[in-house]
This record gives sequence, C-alpha cells and structure tokens, in this order.
Amino acid sequence: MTEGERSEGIRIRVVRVRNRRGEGGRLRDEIIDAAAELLDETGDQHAVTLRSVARRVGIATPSIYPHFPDRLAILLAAVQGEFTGLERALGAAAEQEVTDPRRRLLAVCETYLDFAEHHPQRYRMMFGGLWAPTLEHSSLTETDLVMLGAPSMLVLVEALDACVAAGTVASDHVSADATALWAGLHGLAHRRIVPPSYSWPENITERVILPLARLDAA
Amino acid sequence: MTEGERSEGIRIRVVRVRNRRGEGGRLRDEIIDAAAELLDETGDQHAVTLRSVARRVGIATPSIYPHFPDRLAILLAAVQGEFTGLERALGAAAEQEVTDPRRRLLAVCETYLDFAEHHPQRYRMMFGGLWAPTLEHSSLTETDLVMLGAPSMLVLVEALDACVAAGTVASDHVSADATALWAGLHGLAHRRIVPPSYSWPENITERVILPLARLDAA
DNA sequence: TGTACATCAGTGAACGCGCGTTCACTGATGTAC
DNA sequence: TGTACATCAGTGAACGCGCGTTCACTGATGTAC
Repeated sequence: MTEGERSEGIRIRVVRVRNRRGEGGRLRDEIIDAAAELLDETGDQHAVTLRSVARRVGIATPSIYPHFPDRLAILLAAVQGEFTGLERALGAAAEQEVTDPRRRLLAVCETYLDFAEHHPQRYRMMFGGLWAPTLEHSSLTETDLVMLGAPSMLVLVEALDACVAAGTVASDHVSADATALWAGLHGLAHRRIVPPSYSWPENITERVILPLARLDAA
Repeated sequence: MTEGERSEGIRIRVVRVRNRRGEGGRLRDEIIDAAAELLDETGDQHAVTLRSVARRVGIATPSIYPHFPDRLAILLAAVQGEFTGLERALGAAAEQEVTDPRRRLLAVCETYLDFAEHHPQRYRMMFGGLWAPTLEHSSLTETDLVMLGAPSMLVLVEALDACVAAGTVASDHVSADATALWAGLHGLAHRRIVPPSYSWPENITERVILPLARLDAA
C-alpha cells in the first residue's frame, strides 16, 4: 500500500471495506464516481488516470481491470452519467412549469445554462468536443458519443414545440429551430466556463435566447 | 542523438543547420510553428511536450529553455499566433465586401465558421476554455488569454455596426448584439468540430445567424 | 451440523515508457587587439 | 592581416516521477457434500 498515507507524522490509511462476494460490481460505480469527481475538480480528462482513480477509490490500480478495459471506458461511463444528470435537470425544470409554455421553454434554457455554470468542467467534457481525436485508440464508437446528448435535446425540442402548439412561437421546422436555439445556448454556456474577464453585456442571455426562440421580449 | 532516426534499416537523420551567431532567436519561431503543427495534428494540448516539440524542430530538448520558461509559454505563443491568423482572415473577408454591409457581415460570419472547420483543433484550443484550470501553475495571466480574441471580435462589431449605420439592421446596443451573434457562431462552430453523426438541419447556419444579426431572410 | 474447496474480490511488486528538468559540455563564429 | 578569446547556439547524459500494464498471489466467503 503506497497511497492513502500522508507523510506528515500521522499516517492516515483509507480503510475500504471489501465488497461481499457477489457484489463486486459495486466497485464499478465507485470508479465512475471517482472519475466524475476528478473531472469536476480538474476539468482535464488527462487527470483521470487509472492510478488517480484507484487512489481516490482506495483500491490497487489493477483492481480496475475487471470492470473497465481501459481509461477511456471509465471516462465514457462518467460522461454518460453526467448526461443523464443534465437530462434529469432539464426534465425537472420542464415539469415545474406546467401551464405556461413560454415560461417552460425559458426555464429549460436557464437550467441548461445553470448546469454549465455549476459544473463547468463536466460541461466542457460533455460538449467540448474533446473526444473525437482520442477515439482512435479505444473501444468506443462515434455513435456512443453522439447518442449521449439526444435525450436532453429532446426536452428542448418538446419545450419549443409546446410554444408552437400554443401559438406563442411561429416555426416552420421545430427541431431545426431547437437546434439553432441549442447553438445559442452552447455559445452562452461558454461565458460561464471561461474566466469572467471579458465584459459580457448584462442582458446577453435574452439577446441570444429570445431571437433564436422567436419569442417576444417580456 | 536519439531522434530523427528511424529503425527500419535505413536511418534518416534530420539535418538542422544551426543558426548563425546573433540569430538564435529564430529558433523561437521554429518552436512556435512546431507547437502549432502538433496542436493541429492531435488537437490535444498535452501532445505539445517539450520533447515532442524538440523532436519536431530537430533540436535537443534543453535547447528550448533559453526561449521559453515552460510548456505553457510555448502553448500561449502558439495560440497567440493562431488568433492573429483568425483576425487576419476575418479582416480580409470584411475588405472583400466593401459595398454591401449585409453581405460583408455574412462574409465575416462565414469566414469565422470556415476557420473553425478547417482548423478544428486550433479552434478548440482557442475557444474551448481549455486554459483556465491550467493557469495556476504557470507564468500566464488571465488577461493574456482574454485579450487574445478582442481584435477578432472588433471585426465582427464593425461589420454589424456598418449594417446598423446603413439601416439594414436595428440594434439598440451594437456590441451587445455582436456578442450575441458571436455566441451563436460559437455554437455553430461546434458543429464543424464534433463528429458529423448528429443530423444538423441543412439551413442551421441561417437559422442561427439571421435572427441574431436581426437580418431578414435573403 | 461440520468441513473441504472453488470462487470471488482484490493485492503488491515489477516492467518499460515518456516526461520535465539539471548539469557540465562543445564547437562554431564574430570581434578586439 | 593574423590570432586569441569571449560568446553564442546548442548538445547529451542523467535524474526522479507518474503512467499503463503484467503477473503471480492472497485471503475471505459462500456452497456442495
């Protein structure tokens, strides 16, 4: 045991209770959680190494292999979990605003931007396009990655569609306009990720969302 | 000498002519170029190491130290050069379309997206927000980074302003609307960076740019 | 009810690799005399 | 015009580090008899 110890006089040893027989699969979730934590803290996929994950979990490095074939498989699993989290947050926001479709759409947009603000490193990992070049040497397929964002996109499409149905918004192609709106949201999310030195206009959010969603000013 | 050789029977040695006395500064530019090439090829700032740069240039690794204090200083210099390239491209596009401000604005937008498409890895490096978390251990300041994009932004602001002056576009706050337009462009650029599996609507570009620029359809 | 044993969950040491950084050095070249 | 020398532009070996991956292993635990 080389890790879980501090060399400051007192030695701390992380005690991890070994899973019971038949429940070894639990370690898989612990590994994913540790990877997500490391991503959040560092914002750098290179910080998620087999060894750093093992340290965080409190296991020996080779113990990862029964659960994941390689480093990227861990990362994909972590990012999958994060996309699920985004989807849930967007879905919950949509359900909060049952009556007014305009307010529902704006709530979904706001929740999207909040997610980016509160989890900037995750967001960057999810949408930063960090994946493509790394794919070559791994077991992942391109489709794995593209499919990840689909359910979240669906929430946005439905929220916009409700506005169209209610006559609040005129759109000849709802999913296309939802994609356009997403592009704007992604651009706005950039603002919350990057250091705040650039002086963004105060009402930049409205200036992007309202025209793209074809909504009037409030 | 360990590099510049291939172990396939024939040995190739990269012959690099040492700079003449007083012209040692030339190596600095060679280092920046090599770093930019590595960024373009890999899209991964971690691929730009002192050793990989030295190999590419054809020098010994320690020869970098007289020119750059650390790895990040090389990266900053490379990214600076790339921002200058973007600025030139946008400026050239604006100058092509002297007469019609509407067409000029659209040309600037198109050039921006073309840059993202043709240099996806550079673009990601420039705007991907990869910098912030890495900054702590380096000699760079946050302002260094924020200032980089300012001249390019100015081209966009001026192009939009010309539309407003010509009465083509109504805007109560030109620089704010230019920032909103940039957010949309950044979202669109995402499309050209990410693997093309997601089925983007055909006219997504117009659906984003026209409403944000407050332009009518053509 | 007791016990032998197969299996499960994980360990710990070792390997070769590329990395950043240091150090003392080398050989060409411009310049002072 | 010739030569000694300081300086410039880089070199090459070495270091310790964290990494992914391999290998033989260990000890607890559930199960068959």
